Amino acid sequence: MPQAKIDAGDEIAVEACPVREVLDRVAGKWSILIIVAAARGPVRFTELERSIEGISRRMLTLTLRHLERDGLLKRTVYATVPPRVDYELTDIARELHQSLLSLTDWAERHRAAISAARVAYDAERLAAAG
Amino acid sequence: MPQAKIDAGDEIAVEACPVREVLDRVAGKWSILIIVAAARGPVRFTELERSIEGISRRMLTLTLRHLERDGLLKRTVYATVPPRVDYELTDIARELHQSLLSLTDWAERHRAAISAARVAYDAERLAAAG
DNA sequence: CAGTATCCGATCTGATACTG
DNA sequence: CAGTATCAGATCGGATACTG
Repeated sequence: MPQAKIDAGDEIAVEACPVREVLDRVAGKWSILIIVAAARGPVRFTELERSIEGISRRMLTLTLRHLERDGLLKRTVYATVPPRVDYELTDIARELHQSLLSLTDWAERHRAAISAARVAYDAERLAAAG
Repeated sequence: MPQAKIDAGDEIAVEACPVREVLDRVAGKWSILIIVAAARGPVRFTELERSIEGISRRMLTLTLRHLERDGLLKRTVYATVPPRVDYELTDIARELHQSLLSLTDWAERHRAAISAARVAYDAERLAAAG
């Protein structure tokens, strides 16, 4: 039962709430970006650092560890010199990526509408404020 | 073309990146929770406050404004005493909610696996450190 | 190459008192 | 009822120097 049923008066429990779960997994500025970047196959640390514009080394590391801990990324270390580490999506992350697709699709389809809404909202508030 | 194609060497642009767009819209601790709570029909401020466990008045207000600005919520004020304000999803938010469903579905299906992954990860690190 | 360690400012959140 | 205003604490995130 994917549909989260909410009748009047129901509480959205913080614990065990599937919505919260997704959020916690995917929240943060970079998680989804990394998942998307890793979706086409194993990627190395530096590849990610270069491909995800604006990410710092620190945040890349932290987010990678986080995703690995949740079982979304598989980290493989090759004992070579120089060292090589590959990150690749696990099966459940690959499923997640599929779900994400409908979200990005939504974003693309409504990007203009959302921009317009913002402009309208700001204009209204500006007018109201004098 | 919903599929975000990423060839080796491509950059995930910060601007105009549909992934980023979704994130910015839906990020934050409460946005999605509010969307889910409002999905079944118009809700009042206090209803939301009661149904979303743990949310503070401040964050509810901020998040509502944010969603309203992005054109995801429609705010209706009734000039009654005491005042009454309804929030309801716009059409595009309703679409978003549909997309969210596949995410929550994913969360439910893999909740156990993710928990297990965490435990395993922590145990490993503990063993390595100890 | 693939990180770790440290410092610090920006942002997010919660608690709470007050108001039209 | 439906907020706003203010303050403090927690967390996030970036820059950067250093290392196996």
